[in-house]
Amino acid sequence: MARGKIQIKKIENQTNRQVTYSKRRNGLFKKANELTVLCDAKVSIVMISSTGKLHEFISPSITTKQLFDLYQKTIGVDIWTTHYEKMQEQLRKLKDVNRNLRKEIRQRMGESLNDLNYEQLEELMENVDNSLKLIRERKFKVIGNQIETYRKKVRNVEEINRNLLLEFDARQEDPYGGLVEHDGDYNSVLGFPTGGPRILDLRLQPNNNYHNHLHSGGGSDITTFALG
Amino acid sequence: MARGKIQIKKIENQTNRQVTYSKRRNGLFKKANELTVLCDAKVSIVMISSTGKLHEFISPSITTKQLFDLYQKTIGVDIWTTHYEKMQEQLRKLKDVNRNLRKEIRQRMGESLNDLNYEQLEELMENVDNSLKLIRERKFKVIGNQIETYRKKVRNVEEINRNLLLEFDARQEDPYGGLVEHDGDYNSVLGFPTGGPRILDLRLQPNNNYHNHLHSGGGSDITTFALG
DNA sequence: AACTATTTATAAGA
DNA sequence: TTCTTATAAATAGTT
Repeated sequence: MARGKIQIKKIENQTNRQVTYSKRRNGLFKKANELTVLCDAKVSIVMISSTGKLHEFISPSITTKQLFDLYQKTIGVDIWTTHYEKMQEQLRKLKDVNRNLRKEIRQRMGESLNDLNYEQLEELMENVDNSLKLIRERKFKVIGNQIETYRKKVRNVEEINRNLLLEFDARQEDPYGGLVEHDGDYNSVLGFPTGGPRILDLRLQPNNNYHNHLHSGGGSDITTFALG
Repeated sequence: MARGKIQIKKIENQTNRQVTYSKRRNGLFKKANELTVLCDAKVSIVMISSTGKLHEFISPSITTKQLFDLYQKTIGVDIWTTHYEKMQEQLRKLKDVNRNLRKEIRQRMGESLNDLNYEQLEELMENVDNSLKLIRERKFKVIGNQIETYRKKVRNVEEINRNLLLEFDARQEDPYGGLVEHDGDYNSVLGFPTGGPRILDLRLQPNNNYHNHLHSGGGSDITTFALG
């Protein structure tokens, strides 16, 4: 600002920079002091030079800590106020949205149609009609899925029966098998031998997995029932 | 600083004050920003106007909180360092004083006299001689006090005896008195009647107070013994 | 640290 | 608040 204008950008020469820092720091503090006196204000300046040195100015009527506490409190209050106002705004918007949604539902139920003109009613009707069609389609699809599911269940049960029969056949041929006292008719699917459950568990394991696959990957929403 | 010089003292006109505050605040912040850029420094300015409004400047490379944390840490460390150094200094001084005191005691005991010249020895001798005189005086005074104390104790005991005699005389004349069975010799100071202690307590009360007075107000340091 | 030519800040007025 | 401008103050470069 004297003997030539300077660009406001970092002074690369370290010595010059430190000299300027010192001069301008004094200037700043002087101005701060004048402001304090002239305007009855409270000013705190804390600064750290590029070499890491700390300097401060503080108006005589206060301490840096006091002023900073005040600052924290004020900013804190400000933050809280802002936050509070944002929350209120959000709440208001949500309530609006909510009201509109309820209105739409009522209109789709054929209520609160008084403030709709002909075009709007036409549009609503078309809209609801489309919805009806979609629902109907969906219903058919679900029925189809249900049928398919029952078909698979039946196949599954048949598979289990087949496996059980094979198992029993194998046991009858094994001379060291546990159940040697009875030679009666074990072909019945309804009667299970005493030692059965362990085997049955093993056979049912893959079956459950099959059901899980249907749930995660498939498009069927219908409830399926595990056999175990 | 323009259109006329001003005195740096509070601007009494409220409007002028606020205008100046606003202008100079801008000036200060501008300077602070230039300092930040030119000298690669970090500057925080927090100010409160006379109307209680808060304004702040902070260098872009930092937050007010960060800078203040740094400030606190630096000042805190500084305070601790100062405190620590003060404690060390105090400790050093106390040790010095301690050494000197020990030396003086040794010299007054007639030891460590090697590094004293004639004048110092003369002074020490005179000093110790004076001390001796004072001690002797004190001794006489204490002896005197002790004699006086014993004299008072004797008087006190005599008083108690007299009172006891009066008490017994009174009881002998009282037809409703408790101790009517014995008409023997109760004049002995050494023998106390069974019902005595209560009365004795009452009589001794003023006596203790007397001793207390001696302790708090008087000049005697000798130990006195309560009679009870 | 002092000097000084210049730039910058700003007091008062509009 | 903002603009203007005469003037005070700050300061960049130099010694």
